[in-house]
Amino acid sequence: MKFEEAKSKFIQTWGALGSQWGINKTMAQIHALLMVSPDALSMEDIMEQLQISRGNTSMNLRALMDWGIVYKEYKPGERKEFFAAEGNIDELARKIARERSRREIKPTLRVLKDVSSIDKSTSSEAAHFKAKTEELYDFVSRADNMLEKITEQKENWITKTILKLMR
Amino acid sequence: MKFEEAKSKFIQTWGALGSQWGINKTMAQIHALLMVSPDALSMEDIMEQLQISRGNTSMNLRALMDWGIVYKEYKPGERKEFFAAEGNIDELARKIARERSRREIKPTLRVLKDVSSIDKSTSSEAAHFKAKTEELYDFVSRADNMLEKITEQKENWITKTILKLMR
DNA sequence: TTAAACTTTCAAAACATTTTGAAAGTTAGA
DNA sequence: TCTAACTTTCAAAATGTTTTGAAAGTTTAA
Repeated sequence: MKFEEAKSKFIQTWGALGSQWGINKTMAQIHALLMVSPDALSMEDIMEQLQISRGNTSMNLRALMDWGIVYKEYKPGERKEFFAAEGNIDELARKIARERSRREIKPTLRVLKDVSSIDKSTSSEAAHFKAKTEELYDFVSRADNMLEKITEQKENWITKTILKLMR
Repeated sequence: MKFEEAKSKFIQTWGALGSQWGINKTMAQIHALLMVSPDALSMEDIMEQLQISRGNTSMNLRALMDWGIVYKEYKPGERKEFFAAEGNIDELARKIARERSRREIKPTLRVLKDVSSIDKSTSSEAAHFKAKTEELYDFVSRADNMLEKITEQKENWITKTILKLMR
């Protein structure tokens, strides 16, 4: 495979993967492009390489920066802003894990705690509901803890975790 | 909070969570409903409780069965089919993890291996691309391994894993 | 068989999300 | 200050996804 073909295939795949995970395609594609670019790119560069509009580029770059996985860079003598992706993959994964925990898991836990607090003595259906949602709360909160544990070590957490799990 | 209110809130929340994870709202809601129902429900029951059409119900039940997290049940003397969710939460999580690995991670790995096989000597841009995608391959394949390791133990894997991680 | 009870399918409609591009906003330097 | 270079915003258009419901399909039991 040639470089250009490989690059385009990678960007397409990353974009498709994004969609399956509730991240919009363009956002994932911009991220993919920045990841494999040795140097920071300008908005113009991104628009041209992905063939997308200025507005689209601007909005998705902002979203990527909100996630903390893309940074602005300034080049001396240049008026334009340039953009680069988080270069360290461990760090990238940690940031994504943290954001998803904050945005999705934590709010879900709050709701689970809330709904599982009903009085179980009103009906057997209510008792079952209470038991199930408590079980779910327990599970999700353990999983969230685990995620925190795994990602809190800064370097090479995947390797370290696997070593622990192999014992 | 009253039982009915809690139940509805739980179903709504589970549905919203689904959307963020690339699962459609109705599918997640049906799953939520079945999870908290002490008995298996008929299509009619589901349609009525969630106020959705027959077609929608049918398609999403099938999708849930494809994931292996909802089962058909037959009641003696009843012509109708009844549906129940996987009752064990550990088992539920394991099935979801397995399916996501099979549907998303494995295909991504194939692409990463593929695109990272380009010749790095054609340009420094190509060399950078190759290095990055190899790094990504390595990371994703380790993460997938880890997921497998974690979930292959049948009972209480979250608890066991946390114990290991605390050492 | 046949017919009633039930489930699935799928084209069209409804709904939701993404994308565009032009106008408004911002900033840096002359 | 002013203006040119650049970025952001947002309403409308394009696109994508989900939902509906009626028709087709299937199954069971008499």
